[in-house]
Amino acid sequence: MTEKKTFYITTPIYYPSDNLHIGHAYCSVATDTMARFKKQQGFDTYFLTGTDEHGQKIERKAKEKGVTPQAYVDEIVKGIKELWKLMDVEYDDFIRTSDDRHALVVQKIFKQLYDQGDIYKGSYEGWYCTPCESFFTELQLKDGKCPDCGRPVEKTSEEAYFFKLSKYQDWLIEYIETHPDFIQPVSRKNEMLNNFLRPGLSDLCVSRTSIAWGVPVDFDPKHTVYVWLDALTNYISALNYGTDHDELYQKYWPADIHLVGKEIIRFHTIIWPIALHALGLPLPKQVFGHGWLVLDGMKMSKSLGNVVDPVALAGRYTSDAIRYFLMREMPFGSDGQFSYEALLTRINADLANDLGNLVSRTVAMVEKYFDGLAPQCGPLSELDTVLSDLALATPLKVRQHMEELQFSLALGDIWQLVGECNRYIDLNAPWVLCKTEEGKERLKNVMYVLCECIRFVAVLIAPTMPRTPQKIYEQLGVQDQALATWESLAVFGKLAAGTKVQKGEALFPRIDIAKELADIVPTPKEEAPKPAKAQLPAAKEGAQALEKGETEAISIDDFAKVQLRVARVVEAQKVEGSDKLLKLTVSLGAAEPQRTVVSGIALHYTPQEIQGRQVVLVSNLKPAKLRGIRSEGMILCASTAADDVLKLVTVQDGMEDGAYIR
RNA sequence: CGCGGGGUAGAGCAGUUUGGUAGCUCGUCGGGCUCAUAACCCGGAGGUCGAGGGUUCAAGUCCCUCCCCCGCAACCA
Repeated sequence: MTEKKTFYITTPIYYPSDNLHIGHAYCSVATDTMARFKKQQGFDTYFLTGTDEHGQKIERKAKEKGVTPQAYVDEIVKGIKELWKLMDVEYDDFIRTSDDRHALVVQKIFKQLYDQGDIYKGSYEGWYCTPCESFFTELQLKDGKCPDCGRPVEKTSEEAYFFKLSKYQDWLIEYIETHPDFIQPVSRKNEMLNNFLRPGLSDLCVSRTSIAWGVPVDFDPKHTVYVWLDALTNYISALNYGTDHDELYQKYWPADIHLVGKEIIRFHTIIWPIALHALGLPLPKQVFGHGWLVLDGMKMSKSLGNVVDPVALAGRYTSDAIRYFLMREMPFGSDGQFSYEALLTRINADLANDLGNLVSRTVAMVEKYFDGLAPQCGPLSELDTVLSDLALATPLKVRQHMEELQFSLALGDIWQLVGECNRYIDLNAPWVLCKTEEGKERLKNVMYVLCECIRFVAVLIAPTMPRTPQKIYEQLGVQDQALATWESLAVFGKLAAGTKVQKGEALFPRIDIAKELADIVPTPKEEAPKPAKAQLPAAKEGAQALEKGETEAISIDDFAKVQLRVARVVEAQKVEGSDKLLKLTVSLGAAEPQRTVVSGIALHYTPQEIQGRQVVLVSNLKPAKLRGIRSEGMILCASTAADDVLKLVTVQDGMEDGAYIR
């Protein structure tokens, strides 16, 4: 007998800075469903999940709570494991980046890349916030200030190791182009190629000296391995890669699928393949980026206070129902709306009305007409054959869709069968058949065909809904586990006649949606934490929402720091490649050199309109580069919150150029 | 001219590759049935397929132009 084919699938390792929300559950449920499906197909599967525990944010959170980072994450991880248990997410291994087994592998890889020259020592330029003891990149800054505390930052540099991504970019482009299945869905492939790879990769900073909570670089211990090289390695460190007991690695690598959220597909399709390639290791066969569950059109996030807690949901509606909803409601790969109404409607319509009621009415009829014993089936009539053929065709359709990770379509296939069963009951009208002897003969087939179809359904839903099939088998009287296998769906009619069928609890009780909604919904938003403001995406309209009253009063000294002067625009032109920017040359009087100021007013003023006018200039603003142009100051404008109207601030009746404004 | 996704019945979506009577789920209205979890089955109403132009015997589907939404990027000094 040949060895079973292997199937290795992973979730991302989640960041345990807080408890997880339904979006994380979505990803894990999808992975679990896929793993269960493959297991059902006879694969030797390995399902890895875990947590990415290092980094500054956790270090700081722990400090706030007065515990060690390890103690802090231990607590969160405990909750995560409970969540997976609750959601019936059955992983084979749970890797934590704080595990020793992980650190060893990271260090080994780091060393190897360093030795072969793919990692080199350089310096990392960034902005340092002393109170927070944190480095930030230019991009992370909020209005040039620390994104966490809002205080000023200083430009500093620290020694750091870099990974030569650039060296491998051409190879990667070629690889991606010749392996169309590598990045899924395909739309993401173009995004990666156009946005990141073709413009050119810059080398990646892979160590920090300012973070202690992480894996130390063993040959240079003041450095800590930074984020991605640490995190991504989990996929092989969990398999004991590079150790003397790497059987799992030998057996399961390369992974068949890395299932990740669309926000991190970039790291999985650029950094990770390059790292593996540099190490001479095979690449994962596929990286699949799923979409997000969005709530009211916004990404679910803790800072927005709109998270949905999966623990509460599963507790209230059962994990099978939640899993079904997650897998059914949105096409995998695109974003989907989450709403309680949609959830409850799905549960009622598909689970209670269609499936639950089908089982209930079928079982009730077998009890009523045949004393609860599954009848013997005679030769199939045309109506019977239509349904049994559909039942036999369904597994094939389901498999096709599952292999494309189209969970929603696969469930649609199964529910088509459910729907046809309900229709079949109506067409045959058992309550009429039962009245005549001839009809009773016919009725045997009808009830048998229904029971067998329900068995098909039970087997097919098992990967998505692990608990429900057993309940169905109990009602159908199916005891033989051989009837619960995928292979048992190859032939219609395996269900034995004469088994004891008995009614049980309703599979999915109907929910009073109106009442339920009134009960549940008006909870959210109570504690949108203050610092959240800093992370609000400053949506266009959001600008208005920025609490007016919250502007802090400043002292006269603060104000005095701002130097305002009258300036004349001597020249203005559009900045190429930007729709908002004008490049202005302004004069502060003949005694001083002219200055260049880049201003975001192009949507409101043409160069002609503004040329020659006097404006108010913040003259002691630290110069900055915009679109590569050095801007030495800022001109003042009045604008509406939405920025749809914008007017220059100017000086009444004119004034000498360069005059100070106080 | 930044990259990408999207705009199809009240809501959520499929259909666009390979042009040929516009489809699914929920909701809604009417009917049927009574085995069942007030469920199930049948039927109806409801769409200028974002706008305009073009190609074609025929366009949701192909071509051109434009508008709007959502991500990412950039940027708002």
